[in-house]
Amino acid sequence: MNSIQIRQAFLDFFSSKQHFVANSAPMVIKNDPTLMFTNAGMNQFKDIFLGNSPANHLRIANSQKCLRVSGKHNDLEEVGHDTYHHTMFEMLGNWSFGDYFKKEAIAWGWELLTEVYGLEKNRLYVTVFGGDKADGLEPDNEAYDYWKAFVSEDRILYGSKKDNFWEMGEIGPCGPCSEIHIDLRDEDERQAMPGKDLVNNDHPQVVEIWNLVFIQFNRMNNGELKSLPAKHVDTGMGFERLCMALQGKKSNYDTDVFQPYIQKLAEMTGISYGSGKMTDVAMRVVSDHLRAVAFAIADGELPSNNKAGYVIRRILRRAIRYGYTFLEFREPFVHKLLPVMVENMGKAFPELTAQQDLISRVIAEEETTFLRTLSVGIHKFDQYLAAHPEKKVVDGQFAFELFDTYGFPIDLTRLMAREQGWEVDMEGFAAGMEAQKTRSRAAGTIETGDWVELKPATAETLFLGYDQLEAEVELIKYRRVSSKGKTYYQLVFDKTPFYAESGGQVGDRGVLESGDTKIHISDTQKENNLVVHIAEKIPQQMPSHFLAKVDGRKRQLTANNHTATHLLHAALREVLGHHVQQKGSLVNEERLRFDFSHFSRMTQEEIEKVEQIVNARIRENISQEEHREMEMAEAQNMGAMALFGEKYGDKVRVISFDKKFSTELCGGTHVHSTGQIGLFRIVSEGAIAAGIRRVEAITGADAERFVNEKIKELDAIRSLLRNPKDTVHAVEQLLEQNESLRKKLDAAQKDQAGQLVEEMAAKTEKIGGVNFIGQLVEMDAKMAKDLAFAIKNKVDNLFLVLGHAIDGKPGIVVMISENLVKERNLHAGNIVRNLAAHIQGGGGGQPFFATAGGKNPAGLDKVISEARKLLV
RNA sequence: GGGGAAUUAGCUCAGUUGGCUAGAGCGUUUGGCUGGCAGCCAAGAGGUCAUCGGUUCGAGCCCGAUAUUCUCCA
Repeated sequence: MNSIQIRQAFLDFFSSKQHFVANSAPMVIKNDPTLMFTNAGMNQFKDIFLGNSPANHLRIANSQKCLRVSGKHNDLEEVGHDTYHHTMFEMLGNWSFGDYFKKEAIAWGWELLTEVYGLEKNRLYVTVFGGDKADGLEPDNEAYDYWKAFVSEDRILYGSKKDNFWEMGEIGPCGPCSEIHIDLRDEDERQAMPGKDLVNNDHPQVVEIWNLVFIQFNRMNNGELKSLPAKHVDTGMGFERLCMALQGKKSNYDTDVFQPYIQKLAEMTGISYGSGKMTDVAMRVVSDHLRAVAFAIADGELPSNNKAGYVIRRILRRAIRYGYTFLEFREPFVHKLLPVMVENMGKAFPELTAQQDLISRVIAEEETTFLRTLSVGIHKFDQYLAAHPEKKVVDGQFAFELFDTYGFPIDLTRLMAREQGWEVDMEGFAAGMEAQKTRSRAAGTIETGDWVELKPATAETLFLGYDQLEAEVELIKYRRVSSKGKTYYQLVFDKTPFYAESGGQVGDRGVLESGDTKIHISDTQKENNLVVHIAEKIPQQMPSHFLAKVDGRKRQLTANNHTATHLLHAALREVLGHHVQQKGSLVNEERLRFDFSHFSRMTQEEIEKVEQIVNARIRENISQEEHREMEMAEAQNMGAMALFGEKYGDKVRVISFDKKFSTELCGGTHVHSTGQIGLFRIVSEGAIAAGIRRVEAITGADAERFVNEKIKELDAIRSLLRNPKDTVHAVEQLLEQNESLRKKLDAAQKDQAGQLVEEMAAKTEKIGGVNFIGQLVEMDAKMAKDLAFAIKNKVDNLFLVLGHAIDGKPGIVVMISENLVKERNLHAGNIVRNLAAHIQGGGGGQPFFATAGGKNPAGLDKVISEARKLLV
């Protein structure tokens, strides 16, 4: 079976057991401060396990794309060095939410592996939870007994709490798990040592392929375990490992999941896989990382310099680094593997196919910039070597600077050093790294207080803000949060008219009133599905009931901009084409920002066209059409476009302004009819990444002000030009005139300067065989300097002292011909310093030319006379 | 969120304890030479050294703020 068939067989199998086949959730997570990426199949069902949301299907099966770059068993720096670690991987899972339990999960698991996939039974082992005294838990004999029906008892092993008891976190749902392991070793090895001794022993060919978790407890705050009324099944099977097992390979990278990339790399480099240790590692690294990065970009996460975007950048750069060092790539190459990936996975993951062009460009762009970073680093490194030729050891601090400031990888520094017979002081490097980490940690500490719970939460906070801006609300819980000396409070209510920041729209501001008590809410945010109201100050005695009032003006202005964003989106697609897709959006009370996929600069005509369309739609005063709870399928039939990387429930909210023009899935707040927006103006257009452009625009009174200011400005110019018929032409003429006058003036000044030089030259005195000129002139330092150089070209054997003053600021210029400098060992710098004493100043310069400035113009005469004396 | 850096000609970059009339290569313009393969020679244009403020007699260089970009850590 190839990998595509293997994935399909899994989904088909569980579909035949009445499972709903769900799509993979986005790999990049939004609205969860604790998690940046999906790292397990269960992430998208977290709210169901926590009891925050009900399950829409009791049985679900899916393949979930996951990403892990750090954690207990995952270190990015190790991926590629062995045969089984990955950053991005697929997790096949089947789920029961309060429906079937251990019996079916075990029976179906066995059936799928042995009958559908046809794995040899004598290679399989299963583990069950062996009990734990501290938690007062018995061994999971229930699971043991179910397994007994299929597996001989010498293949059922008891496992420890570490291996066979699964917990989501410190507290929350948890339970025993049962794992299926497979022994993939050759016959003779299996004879030599039984596989059961290698289970859970980090043997690369005796591996866990499937973990069945039976969630039956809830871990309470005090550590106690409480039995759950609804028991769940959560299973996860590593897709890449399964492929290895089914295809009879010894390494995940030998399966058709990875080989296409590896073969392509071999073709590109002329190096065959298997021919060298480090070239093999590099090929594995590149093929693994390509998948991770491509999926992340497809989900809307671009390489950048912080948070999730930074993780993506690091992964991609690691791939480039290995390609650069071991495969000798000097030009962007990773993006050239993308077509192979789309061919392999495009069917199962349509987001790849749809955005292939964009992903390719983003990767290529990042490759180019990183190769540039590398060349800057190499340059710095060479300079360092040249500056310390005898050292033979690269300073740790410098190596760290290269890494920290210029992004130059430490292993490359070491490699280059070794090539020159140098060492790198790794201790110094580590010290710099440690200091950096300490600094960051100290700055990033957030102190979160315990929730003060007034009332048990029964459901998610109900949002009332679509219909009303004021409401009676009840406080559920609140807590204090401090970071870096700033303290604020988070408040959660049973219901609220406040809109929490999401979908690009900023959170609401407003006030809570209870009797005489007023609490100002400065922002409203979402943590997963929790709506959190932010207050800087709260009273000592917290009331439980409030009248919550949203700042209506801010809300209205924000709604103007949000609706305008929808109109803009539709207009862009009309003008530029259907490849335009939203890639990011910010909507607040001042302006809107819209990022979208498009590959070239918008022309002035295109921008105007878009503005015209949007403004026409505003004048049509189209009424908002809202569907608050629509089936996803129905919404898509209406033409509403789902965004890649966005997570949607089964029921979605659909907002249309003229169904044929703009229909979007959106949770934001909008105007009732477009006329309220008044006016729409684009104020900027530019690129933010390869293939992604950003438009910023304003609406309403802000747009009006913007236009008025432009008109005022033009009026002012026109009136300065005495209201010409053609303003542009008038300005052009003015500029031309100005240019020609400037040239004339230049010529005249040159002429004058020439005369001045002549005059000065005529005042040459022969003193001691030297052409001495000592004069006072009325000009500034710059002019005096120019004059001095001009005279120098005219008079040889020159000793020139100019005393200049303008606006009461005196200065001195000393110029001495080079021959005199040499013959008489003169130094203009020293001379000018001495002379400057007479004008209460200081100065300096080179041997042949020096300047000084001072405070006392009256001393200038003395300067000249003293200068003359120097030659006598 | 915190740290480090960069910003000089159209492009790529030099510019060494503040003394600079700010340079190089490539590109560009003009002229001359040359029988071609990115030909050679000469001359020229092109810079408010990111912006604003400060220190200083004097700032591309030192200090502070801002903007933009790069980079590392969380």
